[in-house]
Amino acid sequence: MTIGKMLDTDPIGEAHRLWVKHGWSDAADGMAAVTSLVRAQQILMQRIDVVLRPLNLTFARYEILMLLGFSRSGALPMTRMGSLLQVHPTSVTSAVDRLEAQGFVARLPHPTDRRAVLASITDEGRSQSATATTALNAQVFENLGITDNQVDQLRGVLRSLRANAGDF
Amino acid sequence: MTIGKMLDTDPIGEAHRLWVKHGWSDAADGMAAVTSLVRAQQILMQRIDVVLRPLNLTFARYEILMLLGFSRSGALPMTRMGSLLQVHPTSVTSAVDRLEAQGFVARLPHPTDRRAVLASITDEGRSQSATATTALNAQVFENLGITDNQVDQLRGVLRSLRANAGDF
DNA sequence: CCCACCTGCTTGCACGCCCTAGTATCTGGA
DNA sequence: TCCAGATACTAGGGCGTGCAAGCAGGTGGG
Repeated sequence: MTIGKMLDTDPIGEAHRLWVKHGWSDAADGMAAVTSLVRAQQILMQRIDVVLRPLNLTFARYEILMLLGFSRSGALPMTRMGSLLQVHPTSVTSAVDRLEAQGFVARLPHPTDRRAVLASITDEGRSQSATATTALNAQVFENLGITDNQVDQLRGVLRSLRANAGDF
Repeated sequence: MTIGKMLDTDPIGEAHRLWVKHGWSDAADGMAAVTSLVRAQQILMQRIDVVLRPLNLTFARYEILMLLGFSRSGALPMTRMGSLLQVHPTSVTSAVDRLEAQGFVARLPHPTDRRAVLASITDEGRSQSATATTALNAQVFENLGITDNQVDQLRGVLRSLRANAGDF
């Protein structure tokens, strides 16, 4: 970080100031919170991508591998993964397409429902996701750049937000 | 929210439990915080998209219109917008392409640097962004589904995170 | 003056997300 | 039994993001 950058004002603080100036005081705090959240997500996702890129994974595909790895049989119906990960069914299809092409996942027919498809993690998939987890834990999750206390605050607030949005 | 959903356990809490169980306790809190943040961003962005879709805008394009509207002359070089909004130059190009096609923005030659291009907001762009702001303030920013105190906590924590990431 | 280098922007490609169909399959009530 | 409606997945397209490459235009040291 350069000295110039250090002295720069926070762009989000600036936006907040403009919101108040235009008479939108009731919305200014919320606007700043949302904008901060969007930006923080970008920053963290960028860090995650840097770690995962050498492993030929994205966060979406990593999540799928972990979900399958944690499941009892190592296989789940596509729809079930979509609802657990809160992503659109078509996103699951495309992610599994790529994971399958990489050899990390295999598509299996559902034993009783011929409409359904099971995604099943392969040994290579397990190995790759283990490597990814070790790297992510060490390089991202163990140090987010805020204090432990702040991490707890963040989790608490976001848990409320998710709960009030009907997420669980 | 259904009763069934209310009784469901938090998937992120479940992931946290699994992280600890696998001996990754040092990373569990950070993992939960990051995952919560990603999910919260999805929820809020979804709300924003619902408001902006009838106006034929996305959040990225809305941000550009607001930035231009707040600037003195209503026009800024593409590169400057990219650095202010923290997005890739390519993203600015494609967003401005669409805004131009919609008539909300016009491309003008830079007065002194023939390499540079100015994006300039049109009257229609100003009108549309004003409508969008009113709607977003009322339907999203004024009530995020958490307490005012929690909004403040969120802003504070994320400000630290951004600052420590060298964002400003 | 000139040429190597830097900048500003655009294009092509890959990937992710979501939406809208469309197909195949299951299920429950008449 | 049979069919209307629900469900599972896939195909195609729009939009956003980022990387790499290319082109036009500025800029500074020799």
